[in-house]
Amino acid sequence: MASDAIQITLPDGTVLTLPAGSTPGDVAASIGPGLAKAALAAVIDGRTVGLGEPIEHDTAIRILTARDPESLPVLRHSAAHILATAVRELRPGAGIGFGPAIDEGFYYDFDVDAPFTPDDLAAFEQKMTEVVEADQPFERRRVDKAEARKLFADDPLKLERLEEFDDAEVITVYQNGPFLDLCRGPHVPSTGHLKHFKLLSGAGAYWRGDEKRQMLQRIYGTAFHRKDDLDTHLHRLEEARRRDHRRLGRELDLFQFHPVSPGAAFWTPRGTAMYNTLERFVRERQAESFLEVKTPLLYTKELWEQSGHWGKYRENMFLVLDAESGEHDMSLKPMNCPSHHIYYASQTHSYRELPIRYATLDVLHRNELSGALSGLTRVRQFAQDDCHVYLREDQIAQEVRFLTDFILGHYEAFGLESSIKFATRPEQRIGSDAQWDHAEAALREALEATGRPYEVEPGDGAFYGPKIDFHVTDSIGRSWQLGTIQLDYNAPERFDLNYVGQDNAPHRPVVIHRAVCGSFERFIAILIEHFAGAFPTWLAPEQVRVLPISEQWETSAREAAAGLAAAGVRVHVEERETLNYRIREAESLKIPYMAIVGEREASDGTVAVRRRGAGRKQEVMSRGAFLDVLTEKIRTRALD
RNA sequence: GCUCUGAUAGCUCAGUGGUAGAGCGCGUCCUUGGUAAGGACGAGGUCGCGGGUUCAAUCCCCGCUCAGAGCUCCA
Repeated sequence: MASDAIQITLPDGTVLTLPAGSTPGDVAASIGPGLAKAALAAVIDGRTVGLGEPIEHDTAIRILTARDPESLPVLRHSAAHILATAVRELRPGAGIGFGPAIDEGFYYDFDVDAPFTPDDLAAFEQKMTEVVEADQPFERRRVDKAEARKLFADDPLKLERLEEFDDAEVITVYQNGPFLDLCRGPHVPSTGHLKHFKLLSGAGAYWRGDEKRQMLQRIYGTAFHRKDDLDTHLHRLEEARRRDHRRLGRELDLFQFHPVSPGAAFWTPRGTAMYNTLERFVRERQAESFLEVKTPLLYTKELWEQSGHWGKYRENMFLVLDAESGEHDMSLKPMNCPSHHIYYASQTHSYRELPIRYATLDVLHRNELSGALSGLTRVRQFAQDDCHVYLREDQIAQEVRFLTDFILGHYEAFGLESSIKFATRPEQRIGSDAQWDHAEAALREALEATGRPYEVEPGDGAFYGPKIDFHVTDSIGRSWQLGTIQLDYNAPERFDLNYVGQDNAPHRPVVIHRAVCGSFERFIAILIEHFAGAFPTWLAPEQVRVLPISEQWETSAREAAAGLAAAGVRVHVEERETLNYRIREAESLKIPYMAIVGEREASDGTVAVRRRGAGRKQEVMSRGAFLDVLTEKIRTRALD
């Protein structure tokens, strides 16, 4: 039992003495009426708590107001309850699932007979406004399991969750107005605190995230303390739509899809030019330390049985009917690993050769679920910048450092910001626990040695080993997984890989799987969105568009273009329509440079250079000087 | 794969139980332009595919395919 008085330490070091069982609300009130009014929640022992939760022991406390970022999830969680309150008013039979705060807002899952329509969402939003105006207090109560069972007798989803609690565990419920929810909290003091919110979309979602369970109807929304923040967020969503690579891919004529091959891109001439440029860049960076090889696309099932994919991964593989056997006993490769292992094993390797790095840019096929496909970021046919490193145990740390620098250097070349995640053993895996212990420890140690910050993602590893994933953030803050470094002790066993050691005896190498772009398809999608289609000159599908002012100057314009093309510049002369029309078109296609040729330029061998987005500002320069500018930009891969 | 929504001209979209329309793009002609749409005329569509209801279906119903928002999965 706590003593009668407790000592509360404030962030500035002040110590308050209050009766045991006082709440953070009491603390705020004793500091001042202004804070009491502004307080939304508090942090005690590193945990966010509601203002009404009693404090039983001496502790440090920090009161949260709208200024503290930790209060935003509290507001959003309350917004989810307010949403549920509104839904229950309008659809009384709705079962309630979970309704948490998420990074961008909140959602709530409902079990209803008929899915929600956009009109329903508008009605819920209106009803939420009424709940907010009613300013219902959020009341927290502790109940025992038996009482909770009674309270949620009509809510089977809540009852299921309830049964997962230990009998002795503290169960809390929150009530606002008529709405009662099984909930750990915390919440803002009352519904009136929710001022700026919006419901965004409805969608199906499996109960407990399990595809074997029933599908609930999820409503997504977002909420902020300040109107400006909400507006900024909504504007950012609009910006994301504007930059969507699927939209820009069509507008800039880079790639397209056709129902005859779902999940596989048709690259247009412009898109192909960019794809090839990226490929050249990758090859150039790999030239020094990697050995590029090409391996078959089609393999017998024996290979996949040996690799373990036949058992764990077959539903994702495109099986091919073998005409002689009449069986589907061949498959297009979904990854390059086994073929690299086969090649490695075909020769005898000395410890002196290691590490050996085989790199392959071949096309891969994975039969993804139809619903998973999305633009270029999730496709069935793609090319990885794949590599497998064969190395000695004692080389792991050095190799991880090398690969990490190599990967991050690639992202930096495009001005992409990245973050690192360490992913550990998943539930579905091959290999013994001892192997996994060893692999995780080795990889983590190597990652630590790089000195770079990282997050841990438990259970997110590959089925054969732990991995380091590299995520990049695009210019509007979304994160995508691209690169990876995966440590594999399993494949060397399965493929009986060896090297001859200093002792003239065979030893097992370790395998590291590495990708940088992830896939060319996904990487290009990110580049499109990152640059909003305005690619740096070296990468742009068309680098210069030459515009003669009238037919008279076409010959001169073509000469100027030929000079650039001879130096490897991607250039096109556009002769149709009016000058204004062609300038508008070139700007729409986000071509980095326009070179305009009229009487003045034709007579003195110059071009009038107009930069993308620069409006009427232009610079007249000699053809040679313009070529120098371009070649320098392209050579240095300037980000413009 | 699951839930919901959609599919009409090359693109973006409107529209109707009696076999369709706009803007852009495309073609031809006129215009020969100095920095973000010059003008006129014209050609394009079994209204995603297959069934059903109906005198009649692009429209209503069912199935399928593809796409979008999510879920699950993932480079």
